[in-house]
Amino acid sequence: MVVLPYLLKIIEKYGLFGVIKTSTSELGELLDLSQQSVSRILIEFEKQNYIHRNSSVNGIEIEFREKSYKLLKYTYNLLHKYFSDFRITGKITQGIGEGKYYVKLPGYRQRFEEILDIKPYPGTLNLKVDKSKVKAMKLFFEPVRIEGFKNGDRTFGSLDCYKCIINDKFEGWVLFAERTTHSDEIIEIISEHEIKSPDNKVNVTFVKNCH
Amino acid sequence: MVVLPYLLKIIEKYGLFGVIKTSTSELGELLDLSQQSVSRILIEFEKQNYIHRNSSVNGIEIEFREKSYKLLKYTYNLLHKYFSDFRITGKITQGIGEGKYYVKLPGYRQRFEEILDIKPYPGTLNLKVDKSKVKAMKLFFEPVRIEGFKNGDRTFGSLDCYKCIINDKFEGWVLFAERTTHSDEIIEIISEHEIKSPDNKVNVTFVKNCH
DNA sequence: ATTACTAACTTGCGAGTAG
DNA sequence: TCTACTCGCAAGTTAGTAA
Repeated sequence: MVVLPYLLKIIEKYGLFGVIKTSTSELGELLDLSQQSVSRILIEFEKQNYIHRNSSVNGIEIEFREKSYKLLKYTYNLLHKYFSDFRITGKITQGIGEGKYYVKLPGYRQRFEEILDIKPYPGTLNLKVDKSKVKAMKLFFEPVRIEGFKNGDRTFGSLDCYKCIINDKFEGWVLFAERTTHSDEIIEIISEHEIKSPDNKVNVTFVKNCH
Repeated sequence: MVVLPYLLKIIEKYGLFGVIKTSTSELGELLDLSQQSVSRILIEFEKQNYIHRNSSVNGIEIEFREKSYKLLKYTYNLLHKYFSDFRITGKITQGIGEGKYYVKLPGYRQRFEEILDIKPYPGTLNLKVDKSKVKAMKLFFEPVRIEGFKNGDRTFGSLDCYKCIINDKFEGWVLFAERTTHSDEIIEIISEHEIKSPDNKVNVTFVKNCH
């Protein structure tokens, strides 16, 4: 029997703690089920010790029990592993050096200092990383956006910047140019420090999960 | 159609990123489904853009897509609200003063200093709180246990200690005696500082989620 | 209003099996 | 071996309705 998706929807609306006073028809709308089905599944949830249940002609009262908490905690821990300390490991690569060029441009430098609060080392760190991890990281974290700008008749593209910790030591930002010539496999990092690694392996941890 | 529980089970075994090479019968064992049903639900998951799927006579390859990441992130954020910054708000109550007595006993004081690394203010803070929240908190956090001891012919019971932050300011520990005379509604807190609050309301935040 | 029963209906499951 | 089809059956869902 399916439990977790129903618990989550109920928690989203009513919270996790204390007694929930509602009705089976109200829950039916929430869970996309008929009044009758809600009645049935709540009886089943009670039988299996997921909830306390108190029904009367005036409505229904439910309260989550230990078994629900455990299921949710288990789920949370499972996801926590992937969603909290998001770490990508990669190998230093030369890239095409385009970042080095950008990071020296006064227009970008100024914005890095103002928006990211960083005086970057004049060069970028290019890492070859797992494509799918980068894709997922972008979904999990909210970038700080540096809008594109004009300088005379040259235009400079926007950058999406993701704050990170490099090798558990230095703060930095992973930059994604709007129009990049990189494949998704290579990420570009700026930091106030020059990053060196004897085996060319570097790990990047994304710290804050903004939703 | 049910998606989340299946995704979670797959992630638990195979991880969240990259291509998963497996077979429908192997997944069947994991998901408690027949080989035929796995084949069916994977086709359905692909139709609904949860996964990429690549099947051949040698087995099946799947990879999670953005829709799966979003569902999981959504679920994580929902749970994160309750499971990370676990906060209980309560009202100061006099209690029966039993904590004040214990905290002055040399045997306990010594253990508080050694095990909890705290020189507690000679008195406890008693808070009347939501019973169900306390119950949930105990499930989510791992206590530091102070084992019971003997002193002459008197025996002193064990304590379960949960580290916390009081009013976003002071570190402290919530203590649960093995044999307490408190109802579950009153929690007992020790701290190096005397906690005062003009309206008698105090919040307690539990910081680390140890699984 | 409610809850929750029974009965009809619909969806989902898996055994058999083809490719 | 493998995937994935068909089809019979089981489980889950809802309409009708009693209390």
